[in-house]
Amino acid sequence: MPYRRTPAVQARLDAQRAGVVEAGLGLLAEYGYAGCTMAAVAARAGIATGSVYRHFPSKAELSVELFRTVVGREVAAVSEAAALGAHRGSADRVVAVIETFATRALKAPRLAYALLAEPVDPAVDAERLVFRRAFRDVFAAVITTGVESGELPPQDPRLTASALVGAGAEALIGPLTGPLTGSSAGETRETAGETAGEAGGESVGPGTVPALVTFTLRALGVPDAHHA
Amino acid sequence: MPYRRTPAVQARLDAQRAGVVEAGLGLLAEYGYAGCTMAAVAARAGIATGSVYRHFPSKAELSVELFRTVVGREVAAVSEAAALGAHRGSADRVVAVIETFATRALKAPRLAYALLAEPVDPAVDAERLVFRRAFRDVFAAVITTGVESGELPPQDPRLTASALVGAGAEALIGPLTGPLTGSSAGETRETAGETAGEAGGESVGPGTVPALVTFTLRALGVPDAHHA
DNA sequence: GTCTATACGTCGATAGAC
DNA sequence: GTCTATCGACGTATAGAC
Repeated sequence: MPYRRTPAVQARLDAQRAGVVEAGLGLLAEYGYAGCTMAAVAARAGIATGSVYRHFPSKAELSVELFRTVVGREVAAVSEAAALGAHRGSADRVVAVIETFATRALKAPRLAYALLAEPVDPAVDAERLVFRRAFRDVFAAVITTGVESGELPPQDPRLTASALVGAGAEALIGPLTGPLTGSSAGETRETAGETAGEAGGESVGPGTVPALVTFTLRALGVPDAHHA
Repeated sequence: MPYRRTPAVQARLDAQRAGVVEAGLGLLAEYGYAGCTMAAVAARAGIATGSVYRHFPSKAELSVELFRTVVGREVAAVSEAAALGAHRGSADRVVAVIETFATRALKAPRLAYALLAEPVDPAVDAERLVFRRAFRDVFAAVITTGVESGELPPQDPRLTASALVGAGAEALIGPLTGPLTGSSAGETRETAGETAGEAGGESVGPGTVPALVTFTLRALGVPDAHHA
């Protein structure tokens, strides 16, 4: 019997892995992928640099895991927003999705930029494509019902959905790139502290969300009179 | 005086560099960035692999150069489309831009996918951000005049422009990812030959362009009656 | 062009679990 | 006693400063 991993050890390992992910998520939210160095993640998790590689074979894999974790939440939030307004009209539900997406992004600008546009490893790029399809499907489902019910004018729901995903993402990148909380170049990570909490999230990009909603409604083919 | 590069040598070097770029562009159009290995580029250019590094310090730099070259042409084409219809309405000019962009992309699907979405080096990602701003500015200029003249309803031209860039790009990725001419995994580059020329470009994504135009017009706030 | 700084990934050694 | 998890420094590559 060469060796058996005892449950206690396994639990400790799982906890350590969770700690690594947690540390990575924190750094990602504050400094983006630029701040997610293996050394920094390890330090924040309270372990040695080399120990991170016990859980992730490369930085790219860790980056992808962080991406999936956060964006998975966003897809869930957006799906929920689409489902909540099921009794309302399709246009309202699409608006709810866009508003949810944009509001959450603007509330955590550095994180949103990291997920949407920050230049990173190609592996993360590939994951972006996957999750954009997920967002598209959420839109497409709502738009399809809207077209079938006659509330929305005839259109290809998949194409409109794709276009709205791209529109929302691209429209946000502008406002997001302005006030990046952390990083972008060498940043004093020590002195930065935790001052950039969840405080004034409303100050970023004022008017962006309403403008995006107007764009969305028009793109769907809802007459301007219906939304004032 | 250790060494002086004679004009003849310089000319030969310039030609060789141009040959490298030309080879890279060809591979990019046929197999995307996946096919743009340094070895393949060198082989097509008729030089040794190591000689490529005489002109480009890294694969990333070569990738960026190729990107700038091709997308620069696209920006020019789109700008020209925007300028040509100066006597017409702003909506028509925006449509001309979108049609130009989409038609050209669908005519060279593998190339367009490589430029728009293929996971590549972060340096190319950074360049994508730069050029998306360029496309945005083309849209924004036309939209601004349309809003000022009253042809288009009130809106933030920059935001609408960004959204249209994202919408166009994302809407094309779907149709583009279907019929990828080359690569995606190991591809027989030798036997492929030059069969994938400029032949039947119309077969890809039928109906995509009109649908995108409709989306664009609606998003701009042009009533459906005006475009039938 | 050189030189410094930073960051990824690895390795031998140590400590501890089985 | 054997095997494994952890540490932290090192090798190497690269980017930026001067």
